Amino acid sequence: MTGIKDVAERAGLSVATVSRALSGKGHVSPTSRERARAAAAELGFVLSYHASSLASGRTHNVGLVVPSVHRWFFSAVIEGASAALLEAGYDLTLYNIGENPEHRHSVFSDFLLRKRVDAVIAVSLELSESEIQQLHAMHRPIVGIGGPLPGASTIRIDDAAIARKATNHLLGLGHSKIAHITGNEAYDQDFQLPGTRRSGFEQAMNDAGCPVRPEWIVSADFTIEGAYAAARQLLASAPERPTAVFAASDEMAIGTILAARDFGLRIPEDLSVMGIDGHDLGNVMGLTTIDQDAKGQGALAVRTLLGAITKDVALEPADTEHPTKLVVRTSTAVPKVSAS
Amino acid sequence: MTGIKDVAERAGLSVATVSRALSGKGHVSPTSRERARAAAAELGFVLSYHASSLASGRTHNVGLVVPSVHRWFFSAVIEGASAALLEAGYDLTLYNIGENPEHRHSVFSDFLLRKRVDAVIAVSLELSESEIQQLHAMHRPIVGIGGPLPGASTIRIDDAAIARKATNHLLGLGHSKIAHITGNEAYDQDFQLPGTRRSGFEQAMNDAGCPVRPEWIVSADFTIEGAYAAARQLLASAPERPTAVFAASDEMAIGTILAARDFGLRIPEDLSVMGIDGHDLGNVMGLTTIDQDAKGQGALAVRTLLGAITKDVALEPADTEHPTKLVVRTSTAVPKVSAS
DNA sequence: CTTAGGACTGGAAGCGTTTACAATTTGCCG
DNA sequence: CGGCAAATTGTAAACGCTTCCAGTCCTAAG
Repeated sequence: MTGIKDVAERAGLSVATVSRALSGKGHVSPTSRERARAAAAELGFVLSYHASSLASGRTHNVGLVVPSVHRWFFSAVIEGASAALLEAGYDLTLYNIGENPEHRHSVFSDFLLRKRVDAVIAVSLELSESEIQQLHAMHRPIVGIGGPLPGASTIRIDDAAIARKATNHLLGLGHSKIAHITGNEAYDQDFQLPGTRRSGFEQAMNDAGCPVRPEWIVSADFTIEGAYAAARQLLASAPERPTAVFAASDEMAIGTILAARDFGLRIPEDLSVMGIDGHDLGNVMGLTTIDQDAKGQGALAVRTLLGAITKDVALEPADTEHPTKLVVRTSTAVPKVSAS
Repeated sequence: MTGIKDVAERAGLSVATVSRALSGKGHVSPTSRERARAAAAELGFVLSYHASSLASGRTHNVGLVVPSVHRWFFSAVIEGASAALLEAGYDLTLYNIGENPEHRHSVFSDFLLRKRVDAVIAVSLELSESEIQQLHAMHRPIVGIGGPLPGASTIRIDDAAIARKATNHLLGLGHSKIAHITGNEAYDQDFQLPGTRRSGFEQAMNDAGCPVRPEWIVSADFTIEGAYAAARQLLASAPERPTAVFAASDEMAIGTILAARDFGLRIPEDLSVMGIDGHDLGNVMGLTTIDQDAKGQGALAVRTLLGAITKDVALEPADTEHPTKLVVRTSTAVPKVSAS
């Protein structure tokens, strides 16, 4: 294995100079820099970040903790973060919590403590006190995406406002009989997110003087499958059917559309459906939604973190609100029968 | 930061003994082992794998290279691998190639060379000669999932046989007018996979004496959206409509179902559809498919790799065929009109 | 009662970088 | 032309572990 020593020898420089040349830190004459680079290239040499990290403390590696890798939002964040990190020459260590509590525990009590990462991005995790402590015990910058994370910077969307906006879109079309598909307590590793969106919905309904019917609020696990089942129940059992459904996520909206089709309901003639996210399938399904640019959130988290790392300043806990955009497609329309 | 030294001091042992105790290698008396463990626990000490790796060469980290993080198959592999690695105390570094050629290049020419990983899993990548060389230049065990990878071990399914099996399922139901949605050359970072599945399809058709109509073979990019568009075209333009569609992946099958619905076609009465994968949405969509246990493939790759790593033996290039299973749901049925 | 052979342990030499620190050179000012 | 600061370079000491080597002790065979 060629090391920096070989490069130094070949370039006729000291190891120290080569190190400086390659890392771009400190003063190096252009000549030396070029010679070092050339020698490295000829030898196919690449710095070992393991060794670098021992000596410098910088690992060139960011940890990304996600509850799952299947749900659209998480994949999108991973994609955004991954690209931004690649760009910056940083590695991405993925900690997929999953549903196994032991795995979850070991991530926080072992994996993250190994001084292996320069920073951590935690996505949509409802963390316990001790988990938060363990995070902070790393003494590394942390960014939370998708909800509050005590003591850390966060990137988030204004869930309440968005839910209101979505609900108002439906109300504006003339709907008053609106159902809501919210998150599922049991399954939820998420923040208060489902609750917040739900209150936004209720508030908008109240503001419009529309009654919120408890039987029209059903919960699911944020997956297409889960919402499909929930929506079937909603559409089957209700003595009266809503004319519109606002789902707390696009995946749940899609599940709802699938369920509606099973009942022979046409979208949007018989039922308007909308979600929140900006899911890739939105186009195909003609789904009206509020796009939250998850990829962008991942990239922004990386930029924030990298900024703090390279400047070597502690990251000031700050809340950044990410912009969202109402995207109207064909799944929402004026209700056919406007009777109440 | 507490180091192994502090633990040694606290346990009244030498650094060497603590190291042996914590890593489980070499001879340590039960008493010492216990004392070391206790001291480490009290101090909340966790070994730094960076340092370990410098000294021992083992990084406790596996690289996973994927073309994308959105397609179902890749997420599933990531999930399987991630869980297996977590279990074993290994970190997972994710290299998401994406569609940016520069990113792709830097993954192979920089990232993987940093002596950062003990092993690599490459998923469904059609690698160039030089990329393969760079992989091997790492001198680390490699497992390829989803297709051949010269010089490395692979885990794969028998694509040709599966395609035949799928086609035969449709033929067996009485279909003869079968269309096929295959992969898209341009978009394809995959192995010959689409081609292989397509030949399997054609072979089964030929064996059954059914003509393969070129206009009934359309290609898409393996996504729901892509297949949706392709299927719309297929179903709209053909002078005569097929009675069944065999898609090369579940996502493409789902796209086909969505397109069919747009045309008012009932599944399976008017059109039978099947795919390959075992996608989570299979249930909701009632999709007949051939389940290929992607998660299991990810986990198996990890086990294979970890076996080689811990035994410190070179990984013998071997092809492991992963089992698959025909899952019949409601998207396939006897054709309504059995005329030819 | 010897003695060979394990089991256990600690000392110390790295592993491949970074980074003070110190030394040398260079550039620019008055 | 003297002098000071900045630029450039090299030497060597870490960084936090693992592991080779030797030494000590204990056990069981001869």
